[in-house]
Amino acid sequence: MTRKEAILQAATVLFSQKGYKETSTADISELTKVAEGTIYYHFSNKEKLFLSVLEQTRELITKEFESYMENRQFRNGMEMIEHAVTFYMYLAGKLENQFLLLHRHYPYKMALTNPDIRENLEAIYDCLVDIFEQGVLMGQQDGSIGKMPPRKTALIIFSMVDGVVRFKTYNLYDASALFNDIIVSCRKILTTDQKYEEGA
Amino acid sequence: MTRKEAILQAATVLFSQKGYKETSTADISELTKVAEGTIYYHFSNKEKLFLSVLEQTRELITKEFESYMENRQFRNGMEMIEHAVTFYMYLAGKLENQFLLLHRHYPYKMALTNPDIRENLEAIYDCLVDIFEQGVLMGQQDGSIGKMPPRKTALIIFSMVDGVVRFKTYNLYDASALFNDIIVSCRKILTTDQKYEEGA
DNA sequence: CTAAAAACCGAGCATTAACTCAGTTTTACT
DNA sequence: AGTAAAACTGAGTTAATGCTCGGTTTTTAG
Repeated sequence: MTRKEAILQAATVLFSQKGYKETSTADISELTKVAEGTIYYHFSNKEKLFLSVLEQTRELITKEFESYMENRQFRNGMEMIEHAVTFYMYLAGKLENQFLLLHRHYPYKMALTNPDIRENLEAIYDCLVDIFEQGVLMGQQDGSIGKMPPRKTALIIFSMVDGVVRFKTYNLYDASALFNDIIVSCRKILTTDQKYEEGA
Repeated sequence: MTRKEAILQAATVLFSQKGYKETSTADISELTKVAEGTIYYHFSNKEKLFLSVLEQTRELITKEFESYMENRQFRNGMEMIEHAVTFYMYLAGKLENQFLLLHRHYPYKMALTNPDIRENLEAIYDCLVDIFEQGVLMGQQDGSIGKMPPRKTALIIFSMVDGVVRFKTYNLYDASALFNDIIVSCRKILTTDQKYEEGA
């Protein structure tokens, strides 16, 4: 592993676990055994370093997700969404630091003034919500999912799953204990239900 | 307003909008026109000041919620939860700074080492989830809500609603546009459905 | 009115953090 | 081997921050 990669890796861990402001370049230097000057040789400043971490996070999450969804066949849209939810919770465990980063507030704060950061954050969320939306559209064609607004439904499913993952991030509740209940809830939300089709 | 109250108010705004570490006592001093020494006269240090902000936040949110739920009659559990969801989204708009504070990561980080902070955070979440749980229990007695684990269901409903509120916090999506869809999803999750009762 | 107590002030201290730069080591190429 | 470029180093600079403390003003109570 090159020193540049080591810096990026250490920054990912520290930014996600301690926070951006709370992580000093000295911390990164100590963890990597690389001099502070080297950090600034590879990344012009701390914000650029964070941007690189975020770009790598985007790459990891979107690639992982897209390759999972591409190499699989689903009987219908409902099944696709169930798999997407399952994979989301699996990935949140596997890429714990990356998801922790996205569950912190400072990236969204920085996104207000830094367009590059905003673009990467939006790309990650778009990728995830798009997958759920495609599932809804697919399910509406094959009949496994009822009549409902696809994008909004995707956002709600995403919000539910991500919220539960965050419980774990915040040390409030163990997300995996809710896994079955989330799948059941998803199915209920997506299933055709005459009663609500009329009322909407 | 006393100076102590002014400090507390300014700290709430700054901690929630800028973050804890990013807010200096000089910032608070400037905003309130109160000398830095006065801040330390009323609050022994910055962490104690944050604790006071959190205590006030807990007081505000739990009192608001409890008084809303107490002074109202609901035809059944389902209606109670619908009202709780609606009030949650209303309150998140009214107490924007307080909810923003709870949607940041540092309070939960501090909670790991500071039991007083942990206690207040848990009290807020317990209060909110308890209300949803009570709604589920009530609905299961009056028949408006199906057979399902009350606490877990409450957590999922909470997670869904809070997740959508966070979209707004993070400037990703306007929460209010999803209001109707959330209510519909809630009803679907809570409604008795023979198909899933057996499968669980 | 007076004196003690409470509230308030802000300059100053000690520490820390982002970033620079002049110099050193390593790598790549002929 | 020789040399130029790339990679690396860490002490030093500058600015900011949490907090203290001696002194001043305001409030309170007899």
